[in-house]
Amino acid sequence: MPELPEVETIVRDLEHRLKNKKLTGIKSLDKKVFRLTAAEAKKIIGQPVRSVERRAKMIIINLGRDNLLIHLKMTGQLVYKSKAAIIAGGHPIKLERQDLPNKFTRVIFKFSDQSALYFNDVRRFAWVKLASAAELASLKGKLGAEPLGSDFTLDYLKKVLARKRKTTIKQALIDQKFISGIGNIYADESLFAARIKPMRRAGSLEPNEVKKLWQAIPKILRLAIKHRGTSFSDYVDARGQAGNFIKYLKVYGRAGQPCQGCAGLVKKIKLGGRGTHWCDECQK
DNA sequence: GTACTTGTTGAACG
DNA sequence: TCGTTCAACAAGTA
Repeated sequence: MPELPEVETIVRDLEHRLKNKKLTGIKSLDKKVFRLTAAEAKKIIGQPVRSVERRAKMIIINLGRDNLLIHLKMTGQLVYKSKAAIIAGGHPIKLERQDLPNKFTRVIFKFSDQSALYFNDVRRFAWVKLASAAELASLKGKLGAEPLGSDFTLDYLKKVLARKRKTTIKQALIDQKFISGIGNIYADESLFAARIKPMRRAGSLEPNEVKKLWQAIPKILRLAIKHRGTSFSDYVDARGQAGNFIKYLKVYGRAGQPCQGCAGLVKKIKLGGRGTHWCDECQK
């Protein structure tokens, strides 16, 4: 499930490889996923990639006047293939499905150097849209602070928690309108790192706990980015890199297993319809 | 066959 | 109006 660190990893890889390459063709295989009209698709052919950026969990391919917006949702996956390398990010790929395109390929972008970007999605939740600079700005404005950005201050987090004081701290963290990019995995991991139980009310946190949480979030995200995210693929790039943060997860997906910080077991409940993991001993 | 998984949207509720 | 909860979407995996 791509969250901020996974999307950041993909963006960094793609920025490096797509920059200044001209988009020479688009093949849409699924109208639900590829949400551009024929005219829009035609309009962007021939435009060079200026940059690849991230906002929240969204990938933005800047083509100058227009921007391709890509959201991977839960099972989206981008695979870039050139003569020199094949790299992928997002949902993990089963080895037997490494043929491209495959039955889950929804869109294919082709570039001037014969390389191609395959957009795959098993469940078809993901999408590709086109946005002008103005539309993109408006979209960005609706999202909360970037947890790795300079606007994510201790004061900002305090204000968020004050506004959402009756909600559980876990649900407050994954609300994209307040903090953007944190999903289920990193919410659980950040709360473990800050030693706070996920079902606590946001308003019940002591000042020192808010501070610990504020420090834990970027720390966990940066560590995850360093290890190229949690749900990375079986593919490797030309340098043989295929890191995964899964080895470093303390609570997510470890229900019933021993806690790594004490003798207790990791517990799991549903909070807001989402699986929530924590250690009852380590977290207060 | 059934339960389970999740990011985002939008409807419903109080 | 506002905050909050919940169903829906989708389909592979256990």
